[in-house]
Order: sequence, then C-alpha cells, then structure tokens
Amino acid sequence: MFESLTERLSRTLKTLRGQGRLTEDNIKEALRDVRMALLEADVALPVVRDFIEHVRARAVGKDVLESLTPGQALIGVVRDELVALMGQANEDLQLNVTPPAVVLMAGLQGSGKTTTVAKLSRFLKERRKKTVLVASCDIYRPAAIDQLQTLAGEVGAVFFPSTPDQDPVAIALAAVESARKQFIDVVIIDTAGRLHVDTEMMAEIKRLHAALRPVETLFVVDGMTGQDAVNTAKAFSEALPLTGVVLTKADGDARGGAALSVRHVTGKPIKFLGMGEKTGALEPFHPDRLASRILGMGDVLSLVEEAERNLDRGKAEQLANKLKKGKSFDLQDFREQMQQMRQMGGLGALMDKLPGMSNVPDAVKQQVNDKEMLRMEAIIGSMTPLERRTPDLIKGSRKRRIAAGSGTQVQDVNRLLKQFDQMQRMMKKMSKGGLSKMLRGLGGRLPGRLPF
RNA sequence: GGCCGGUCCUCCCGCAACGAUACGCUGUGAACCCCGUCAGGCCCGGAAGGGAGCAGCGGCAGCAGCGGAUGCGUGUGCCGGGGUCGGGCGGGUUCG
Repeated sequence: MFESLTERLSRTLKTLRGQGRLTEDNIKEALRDVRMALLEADVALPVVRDFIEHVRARAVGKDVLESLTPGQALIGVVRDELVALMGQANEDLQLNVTPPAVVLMAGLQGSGKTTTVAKLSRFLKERRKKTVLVASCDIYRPAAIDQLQTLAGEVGAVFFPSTPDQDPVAIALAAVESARKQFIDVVIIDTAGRLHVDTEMMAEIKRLHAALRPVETLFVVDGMTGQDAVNTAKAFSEALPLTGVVLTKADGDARGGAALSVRHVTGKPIKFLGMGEKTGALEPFHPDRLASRILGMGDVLSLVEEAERNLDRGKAEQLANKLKKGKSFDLQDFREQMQQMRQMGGLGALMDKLPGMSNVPDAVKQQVNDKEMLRMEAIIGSMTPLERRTPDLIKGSRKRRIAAGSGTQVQDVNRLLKQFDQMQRMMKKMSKGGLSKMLRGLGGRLPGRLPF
C-alpha cells in the first residue's frame, strides 16, 4: 500500500545533503519535492500547505545530531508531522456503555460498507471478545441483506433478519431490542448506500441516527477514490456527528491521499483500515506506524503484533524440539511455515511492513509473490506423507504425478525441491548454532523463510 | 472237497484326521500406471458454469493372521460297516 508515495518520499529525503543544521536553504528544495509527492498522492491542497509549513517551521534551525545525516533528521520531522496529521494515536471504538453498544455504518455504495460490517464483527469478536449482532437497513437492495446474512454466518455474528418492505428505523430499533434481550454486546447497523450524496439518503440516515443514538457512527470510504473520498467524508460529517472513519481498500491504494487528508479536513479520526477482501483484513489505524511505513521505515510493531497473534507458538516449539533432536526439517514443516505466513496476510503484507523493502525492486517481489507460494503449497499438498518426510524419494515419475496433480510443471517441482534443500541446510546450521535463541524472537525466523 | 469263525492281502461305504478351497473377520494395502469422493493447485469460459485430477479420506485387487461350511482331495487312521479273489490259521459236525 501507498507504494508510490513511499517511493517518492524516500527518494527525496535520501538525497538531501548538507551539514551541521537544517537551514531554510538546504531544505527548501527537499520540501518542494515532498510537496510534489504529496500532491501527486492526491492529498488535499490545504492539507499539503499546512503540512509543509509545519515541517518547515520545525525543521529550520534544528540541529543535526551526530551520526545522523540531514536527510535522516528531516525524515524524523516529517514523520512526526505525518503522525500529527493523521491523529497522534490510535483511536479505539468507544464500547464502554450500557450494552448493547450501537455502531452505525454510513457510506456510499461500493465503498465496502457491508464487508466492513463483517470485518468489524470479526474484529470485535476475536480481539475484544464481544458478541455481535448485525442488521441491514438497506431496504433498497435486497441482495445487500442476503450478503450480510452470509457474511454474518462466516464471522460468527448474530444476524437480525430484515426485509425490503420494512422501515429502516423500525428494523434498527427492533435489532437493538433483540440484542438487549439476548445480552449481546455490540450491534452494528448497516445502512443503505447511494451512488452520490443525496438529500433523501441523508434524511434517512439522520432519522436512523436520531432514533438509535449510536455510540459510534463510522463513515466507510473507499481509499482509492482519493480526493472524492475526502469530499464525501466532509459532506457526511457535516450532516452527521461522525465518530470515526474506516478507510477501505487501503491495500490497493498506491497514493494514500485519502488516508492523509481525511483527518485534517473532517476533524474525524480514521479508526480502521480495510486491507483486502478477506474478513480478517481489518487493521486498527495507528498513525505513527503508518507514518513509518509511508517513509519506508517499515512497521515492525504491527508485524510483531501480527506474528504474536497468528503464529502458532506451540507448533514453533514443536519444530524447535524436533530439530534439536537431530531430526531434519521436512516438507511438512516447510508447508506449515508457509501456511502461517499466509495467515499473516501473505508475503505482500509482510514486505510492506519490513523496513527497507521499498528498495527491493518489484521484479524480485514478484518472484516470490503470494501466488507462487500458493502453488508451492499445492505442490507439497500433492505429495504423499511419505514423500514429505523423505524428499529424496521424489524422482522422475513421482515428479510427474505431483506436477500434474498440482497443476504445475515438473520444473516447478524441481525448483521447490531445490529451495527446500537450501532451507533444510540452513535449518541444520541454525540448529547447531543455538536455534533456541533464534526462535525466542519469533520475528527472527521471518527473514529465514524468504526463499531468495 | 463243502460249511463256520478270526486273520492277512485287496476293494467299496462310512467316520475321523489332515490338506487345499469358497467364504467371513481383523490387520495391511498401489505414490502413479485400480474405483468413489475429490480440499488445495490446474485447465476451458467474459461470466454463469463445466472439465481433468494429485494428496487425503472411503473402498477394491493384492498380501498376512485368525475362524472355516457344503463340496473336493489324501503314500492319513492300533476307527466302524460291508464285498470279494486269494493266502494262511482255527473250529466243528451233518454230507461225499
């Protein structure tokens, strides 16, 4: 995400030269480039102007500490200002009210509202241990109700049924009532979306808001629409007391203008980022982390959190023990590691968060993309348990079978075996040289997995 | 010479024993050149949909162990019944 912005900024800041302290002169050019980068990223003009001004004010006269290049010093300032721009700290949902806490979702059609409802349900359920009830007030599009029902089943939320002939307000009130009776913690109300901001819809959502008095009113907006996203957010925030914004499709947004502008323009914090189609792909919005990420410094913090959450510690230890006993790392282990990696959102998400990855050429990134990994898993999946344990067994006719069964070529199987071989050798070395130390920090294993 | 009884040889029937088999159970099972279901991955399609199909799983063939009917077989049997040619032994009286 935000690749093009990241790329532009890091290039600019890296080339900054000068000595001793930052002066008006030596940062002037750099700031002009930063400004260009931001504008290209579709950040709203007033936002850019303010931002540059702030950076200039703070940067000028700032001493460059020893061992820092002026570029690094400026990065520090830019980073701080980015954080300030996006809202200091992560703003959590306010759920400490008499249950059920009502969350109202608003947004244009196609912004990903219904999906976000599902993602949010899952998020609340898995990470906050809340019970969730969802209801759709989108009476204009019956398919939306069905869609929500399906998604609710997937994420384990209670679905409150509604039909197109009901009044949205009636549905919403009934849903809240039902939740109260069932002692459900959170009620999420999905609303109708329109292609454009129109008064009728605004009236309806105002009615809903007045009737429900929701503790959270979240505005869902498609990050890829850039300036438009900011404008609609502004329109909504004037009509409704929004409590936060959810920026969806952030993974596909190379520029990031919306993420940077929304807060400044509307005064509302971004609370979540939607990072993909899967129901688990919702991240709390951390301005500081995102700022680091944008500047190509990576987001190791999120990465570690993610790892903590997704990696199976038991399995990791099992593997460690196995290796310690002198058993070799086999294809089964190889596969498990790949699966765990995919649970963390795949290589793409991983590399996005690792520092310095913006310097890795795209060609290399593509070489080890997620699709490739999926195929590798498929190849291993086509082997018998015996073959996974004893890869040496795999010769000509077996390779042919495996390739055919996994929809790949024999060369692909060969490549996988070769990669595995390298990995195995590495694991052996590691087990000799204090593997436990390596495994203590789970993060330590990650680089070892990259097959190049 | 004829008669009767055992015996030996031989034949038939039965019984038993053993063997092989049908079958049953349990385990194992062919990586693929076996079947079913086929995750993933693959293919065709704009899509809706189709299709091929590895692993797994469930089976089948195969293999091993256990049980084992009818029927079958047997250089089996201090077994039972019967037949017969002959050998030999014994009995005994009527007959020549």
